[in-house]
Amino acid sequence: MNVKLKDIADRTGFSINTVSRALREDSRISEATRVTIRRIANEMGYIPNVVAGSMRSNRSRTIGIISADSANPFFAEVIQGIEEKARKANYSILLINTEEQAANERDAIRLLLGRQVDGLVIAPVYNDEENLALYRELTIPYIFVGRYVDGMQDHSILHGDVEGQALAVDHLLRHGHRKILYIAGPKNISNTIDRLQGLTQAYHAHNLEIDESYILSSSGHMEDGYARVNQALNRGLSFTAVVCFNDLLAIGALKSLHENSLSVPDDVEVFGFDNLAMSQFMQPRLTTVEVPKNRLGQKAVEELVRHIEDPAYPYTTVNMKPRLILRESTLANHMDNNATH
Amino acid sequence: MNVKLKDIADRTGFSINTVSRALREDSRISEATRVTIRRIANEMGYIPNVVAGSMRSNRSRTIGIISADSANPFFAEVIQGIEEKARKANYSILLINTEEQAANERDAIRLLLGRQVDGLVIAPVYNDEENLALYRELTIPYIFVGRYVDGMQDHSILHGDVEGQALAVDHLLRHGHRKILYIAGPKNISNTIDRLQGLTQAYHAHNLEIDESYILSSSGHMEDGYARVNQALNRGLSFTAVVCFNDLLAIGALKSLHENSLSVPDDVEVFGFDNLAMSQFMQPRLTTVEVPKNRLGQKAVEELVRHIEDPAYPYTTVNMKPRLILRESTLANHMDNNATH
DNA sequence: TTGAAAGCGCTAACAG
DNA sequence: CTGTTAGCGCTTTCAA
Repeated sequence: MNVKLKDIADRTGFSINTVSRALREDSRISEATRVTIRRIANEMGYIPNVVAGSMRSNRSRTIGIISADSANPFFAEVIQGIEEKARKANYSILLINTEEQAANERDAIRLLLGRQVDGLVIAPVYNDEENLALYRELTIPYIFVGRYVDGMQDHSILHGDVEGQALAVDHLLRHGHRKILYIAGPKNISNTIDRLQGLTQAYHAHNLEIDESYILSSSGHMEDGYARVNQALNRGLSFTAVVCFNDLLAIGALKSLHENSLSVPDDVEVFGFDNLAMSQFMQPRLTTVEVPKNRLGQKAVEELVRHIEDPAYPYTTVNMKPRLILRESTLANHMDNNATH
Repeated sequence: MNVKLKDIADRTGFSINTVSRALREDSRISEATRVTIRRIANEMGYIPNVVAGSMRSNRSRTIGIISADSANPFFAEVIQGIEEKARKANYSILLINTEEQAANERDAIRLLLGRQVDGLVIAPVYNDEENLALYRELTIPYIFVGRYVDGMQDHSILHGDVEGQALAVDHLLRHGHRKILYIAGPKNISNTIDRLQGLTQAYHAHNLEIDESYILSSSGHMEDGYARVNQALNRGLSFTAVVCFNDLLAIGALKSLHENSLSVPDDVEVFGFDNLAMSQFMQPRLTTVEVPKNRLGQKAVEELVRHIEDPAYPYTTVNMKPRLILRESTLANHMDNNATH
């Protein structure tokens, strides 16, 4: 068996209690005692049983992370930020993927509650009634990261989906594009809804109506981007630009365009969203909208920890600013000058 | 406060113990009792306190995952497999990144031990003396995933690094290449060592000696692949193929070659390793060595759980078979016929 | 500054 | 089939 407080107590002659306090840097323990106890504990290779401690103290120093798909490069980077920040704040993270299924999200929440997490960071589905009810009843803090749930925006860390998508589309409209193919994201997530709204907003700002046949749905993976563009071309749809819900789709789109001998950006311009690490290594380098993924994760933990430590701390929507990253998949001969690599 | 066994006991009139057993599907509880108790528990929204339970039973049903970098697409896929399998086996996972630092690995192990994990899945550094000692003293099961630690190969799930790299290099040597640039991976991980050995093995099989100036070191990221190839070209090194430790490097290499107006595969052939999801979307599609990343993670959990459930279950090295995935970044005009998309 | 006692919520061991 | 008692390892409360 592992070393316990009792073993150290026996060895040093102090009570279990004193040992516990000395090891926790509790005040009102003499310097000498503290030093002895710590030395002996070290010698004996003591590793505190966090589980036992948290049982008594009612704080597990554990955060539950409910992600849609941790292998998706977007979430992978968000989770990296979460892990890093949590580790530094002395929290551990329990990770669960939901594959965007509302039912899995519920299961995950219950599982994590059973494991006594101190708080939750969640990439939620948008509008599931049952989940909404579950959230409202939650007695521990929770933060939605990069998304929101209809009716509880104030629990979210967001990055300007509407504005970001509007900026991108506006950019293309200003450069004369009128046949823009838009590949949307998965249903039930706020990002898809908001980015579609950004699209609409940009069109309206130019007094243009959207042709619905230019809006395609997808589940947001590379394969979809590839397939949707192929299908559009096969259908004989003519377009001069493809705007994608995310970079993964855009990468698939690039592939399809290349295979169909369409040159990017000369024949067709391509816009992504998210600015994944791989995007600037595409051929051509992908123009996109920056989303501070790692920072998003860090911020989520930061906020969550504040709520954990101060239950009175009020919830507010945290908004981050989107920013265009103009690269080679769009044309550069224009007035804009926020080009970046 | 949340609903506890006691609350259900009070409400149903049974003892806490009976409630506990009914809820755990323990035999020797009458069907009627079980049904009543479950119904009431449900009604009351009972969520078992797993922490309290594991404290008593000495099993936390938690697995610690020590990864180098969960945002790296390779690990992201491995972790996905781990998470999926663990969830299905009724285990939760605690995730920690080490950034390939031996000291962080130690900290992670101790942290997870303190959290009473039932076992560990680790992507370890290769040969740190202190860590090796720590592993030897571990009293819980542990599995190294995709790597091994010098002296304890039998704890590993591997995927044939030596053979895989030998296959790749052999493929090129057989097609007449004699000036092959090799971009190696990070030091201290078994994969780098093994793949270098595979390289050597292939050369020797062809009675050729390796020119050390054609072997470059790197930390295995896209940026390195890009930079190393740039540097090689600037140094005036002449080569007809680039073999990379992994796909990320190869993706960076492709970028550099393109920018230097070298055509792939006509001027230079490029070989990756890992077969990341994104690799087949590269321009040109990347030839690589298949590594079953998700499966690797699943298998690691499978093995670990067997060890947890049966401490006598012996450790053996699990080997998976590597396989070439020939795509467009290498030439196809040859006798091989295991081409795949 | 230290110690003794109680108890977190659950499961195990023993009893009936 | 069900109940009683003890105790997991720690922190908290109360007392000295």
